[in-house]
Amino acid sequence: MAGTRVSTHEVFQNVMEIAQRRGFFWPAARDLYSEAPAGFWIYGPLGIKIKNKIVEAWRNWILKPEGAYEIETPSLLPLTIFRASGHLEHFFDKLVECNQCHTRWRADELLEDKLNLRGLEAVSEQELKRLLIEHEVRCPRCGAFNWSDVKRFNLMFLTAAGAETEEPNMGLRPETTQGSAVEFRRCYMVMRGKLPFLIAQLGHVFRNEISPRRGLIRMREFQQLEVHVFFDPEDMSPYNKKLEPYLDYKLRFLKLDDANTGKIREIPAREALESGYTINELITYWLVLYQRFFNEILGFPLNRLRYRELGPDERAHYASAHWDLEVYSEEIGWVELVNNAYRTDYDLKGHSRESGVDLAVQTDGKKVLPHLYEPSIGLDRTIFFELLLSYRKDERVWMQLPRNVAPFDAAVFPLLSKEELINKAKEVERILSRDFDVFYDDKGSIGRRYRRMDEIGTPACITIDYQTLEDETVTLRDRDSMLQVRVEIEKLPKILSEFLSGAKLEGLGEPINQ
RNA sequence: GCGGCCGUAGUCCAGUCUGGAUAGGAUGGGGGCCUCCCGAGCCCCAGACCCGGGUUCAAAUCCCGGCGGCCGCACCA
Repeated sequence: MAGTRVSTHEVFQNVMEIAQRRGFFWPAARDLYSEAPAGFWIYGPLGIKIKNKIVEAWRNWILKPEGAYEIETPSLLPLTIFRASGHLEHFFDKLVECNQCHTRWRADELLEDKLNLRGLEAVSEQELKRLLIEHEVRCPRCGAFNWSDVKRFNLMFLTAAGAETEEPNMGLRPETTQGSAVEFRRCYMVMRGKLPFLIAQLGHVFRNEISPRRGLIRMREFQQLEVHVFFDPEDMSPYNKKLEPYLDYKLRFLKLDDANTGKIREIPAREALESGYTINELITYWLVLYQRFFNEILGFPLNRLRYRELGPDERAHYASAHWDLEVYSEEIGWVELVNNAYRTDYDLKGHSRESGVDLAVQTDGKKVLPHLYEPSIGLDRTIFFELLLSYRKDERVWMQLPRNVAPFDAAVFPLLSKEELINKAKEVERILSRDFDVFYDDKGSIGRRYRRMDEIGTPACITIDYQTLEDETVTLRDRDSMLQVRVEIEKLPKILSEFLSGAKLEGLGEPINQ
């Protein structure tokens, strides 16, 4: 995504406007029902295409080469699973706010610290408030003794399975991980697995956000591309070899020590590993893999990417080490795209404890409770940033999307809406649509049709003119330069395929003077 | 969730303060004419006052509530 880039505060809004007007995505159900709550979005015809292309890239560049098995688990799971995973404890906070400095605290934790006891999760809100006052607990930050009422925050969606069930017994998953953890044992068995063993999931997840905002950045239902790497922490041998070619590859880190300055350090994988910062070969390898995937395959510029190290306070309850792969835009700053968490044996241990089933597996003649490393891509944010970073505005409005993720590969136009040109154009469209996503249009002027394709990032436009009828050649137009070459229809599928793989237009045919 | 500002065709905007007759424009959309390569021109058509309640002879306009949007704070596993 090199090239000129407009950088104004309007870009975010313009992209949202194009997304809704042209059919990438828009707020779900709002057209008919204005009361539809925020945080739910629908992907339209163009949005689905770009989404599917990103997912395909993930399958082709991550899952297949790494040998990950993709599975699909339910969105709705019994609450016991979330007791084992720690989500019940962490998603139902009872918060109290200091009326003086407006800092919020978990009421049960304040009391547990003060009174040095445990197990206050089940105590009612009113009782917690009463205890705070009775024991004169003060605000740890400002020392004030002026509390708001204790409020309960439910960050998980609950429901009751069973027609006559009244108490919630199921919850919508806030991550796909628990499905993989719960099904790990059988997957391992049916695939005759060895460690490391990789499971992948593409799935919807649900979080009852307090304040969903900024389009696809904060949603209540969203989609994750998760890889769950189960491994033996004692045995890094498979990853020694895999990492070797990338030992000099520079990872971009914002370390905890640099949080205040924002200084990004480019650290070769070798150094990150040997200093102990990235813990082991496996994690180091995956950090390299995902930085390369976002840069080289999805087209995010390196200088807009960084791994931000999360401190102990920020980390999820299950993680012992945690980097967010973040992307930068002038409009909204750094935003997390991929959550890279080293979950240790936290999840399998939790499920072993809760279910009573031993989840340790045999590998190389010994019994191991595997550790879990999990890179989890926020798919919706990734789609949104593809558009945001591709947006260009000069004499035209256009999207410099990577050619491999644009919704349409090519458009086919008759130069004029004359029957003989239309017939020929439809013939070319038929030929190409076997292998490509093709858009056909014959309405309005040719210039207007080019501009419409520019706006949704279609990399190539193919035009049938009167010369086509004489010599079976068409013009091929490059979205980025607006230059054209003339190519034979017979060779078009091959040439278009090369073009979409990144070939320069100039080498593909006879240039046209303009 | 709190505070400030805001909500009119698909999109952008006028009208709201100061209530009044058929809610106006641009752009976009559909159809047609014209046109040999970059949002050209002409004709025709469709399309809106966020939802609910109140005040009033009369509400897009004033009041209340809800929902949503932007900004800030908080939250963000």
